[in-house]
Amino acid sequence: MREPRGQARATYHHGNLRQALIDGALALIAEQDITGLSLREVARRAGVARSAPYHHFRDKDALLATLAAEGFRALNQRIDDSVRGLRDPRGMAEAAAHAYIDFAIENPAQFRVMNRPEFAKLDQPEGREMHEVADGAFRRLLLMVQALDTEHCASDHELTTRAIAAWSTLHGFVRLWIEGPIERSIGPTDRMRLQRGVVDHAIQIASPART
Amino acid sequence: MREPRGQARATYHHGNLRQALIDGALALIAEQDITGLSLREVARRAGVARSAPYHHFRDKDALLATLAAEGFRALNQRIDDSVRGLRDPRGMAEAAAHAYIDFAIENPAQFRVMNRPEFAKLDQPEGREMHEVADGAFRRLLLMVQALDTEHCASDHELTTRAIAAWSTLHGFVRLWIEGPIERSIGPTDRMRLQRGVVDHAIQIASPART
DNA sequence: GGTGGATCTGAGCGATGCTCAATTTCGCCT
DNA sequence: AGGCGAAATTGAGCATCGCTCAGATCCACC
Repeated sequence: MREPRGQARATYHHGNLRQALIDGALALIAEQDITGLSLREVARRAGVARSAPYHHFRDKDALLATLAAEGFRALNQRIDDSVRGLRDPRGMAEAAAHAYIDFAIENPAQFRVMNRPEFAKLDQPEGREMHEVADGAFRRLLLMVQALDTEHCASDHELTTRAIAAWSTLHGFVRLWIEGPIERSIGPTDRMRLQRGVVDHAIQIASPART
Repeated sequence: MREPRGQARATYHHGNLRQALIDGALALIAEQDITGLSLREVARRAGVARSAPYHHFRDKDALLATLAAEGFRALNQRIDDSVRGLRDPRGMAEAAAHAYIDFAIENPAQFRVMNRPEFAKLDQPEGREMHEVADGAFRRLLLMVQALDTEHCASDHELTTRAIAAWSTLHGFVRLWIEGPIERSIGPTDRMRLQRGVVDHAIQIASPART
């Protein structure tokens, strides 16, 4: 029963190590944010050698880009679910907005990764994929803003500006909340009450001006 | 002319090494963003040993917190300058909003550092200082929103909600612009035109509802 | 049962954050 | 003038990390 010449027994995953690494990385950033993420630690938790991850991800950035892409997929899914069955354009916009905010606040670390462009280099396949999925979120938003404008037929430029401004409002609220400045500025806060107010304002922006 | 027993001649700065390190760090993040920032490289550029920075900053996070604090000081200064001499509340709000956006877009790397709470631990003096200066920016904003409401006397809660929503709009626009999603979604864009539109919407939010 | 491709290991390189004792500089006191 | 002591700086060293590479191992398939 000798050790096979200096190498320990390998625990082979045969295909699903990749997913195990992704799950482990998500768990890691959830508890320690991004500073606590190292490929070595991910490998450690998966019970494999520190060089094993490199057979599944080109480098650390490729893993992070994959994490981001998965995040955008989950976000898009959640938005789609939230509007399923609704018909009123305003109700749909409201539901989607809350889905966006809720997802980000429930997964702050992953959401931060999703917003770090330096990880997703466009010349790498993981980066391109990530940006493609990410665009889906904005396309959904733009469609909803257009739906709010069935009668007015505003110009393309105006619609785009409204969509971007509304998106900015939601996105900014999420980041300010996640990173703390809001509660640091105004003290402990009833988040849902504030969130409803912000969403109302965002939809106001997206809606055609009242006559 | 012998080397003094194994130690090279030190280049003494006597107090202003600290500022030199800050300047060097700012230059570094400006060209390579945060991933390119290492205390060793900062020391290298300042022409000192790699351990020298630790006599001026407890650790890397302390340096980053200092960079953030300096950034907020510059931002507050810029906002104050932009409204100096103006009397119309709406004009002031507009000027301040553009100052906020312009500063962030002109100093994207530093602005990113300003928004990383993990660097500014509250139990460290640099962190506390940074948060104090940062609060100044929000206080300025809140004052302007109140100034827009001289007649309506809205409730405190409504004023706060409006201030946060308007802040979110500006902040979100800046981050979406800096990190690229906007131009990636809608293609090359006339930034100033879009920015004016977004600022208009933000001020709309901050203003009392039209009757 | 053997072969080949996919999978994993272990060692190693260069870089980093941070610590510590030793050294140098310079204001200040006598 | 001369020297004392605090402030400033150095160089060596430790642990960790990202990444590479040759070799060992596993498994499906022929």
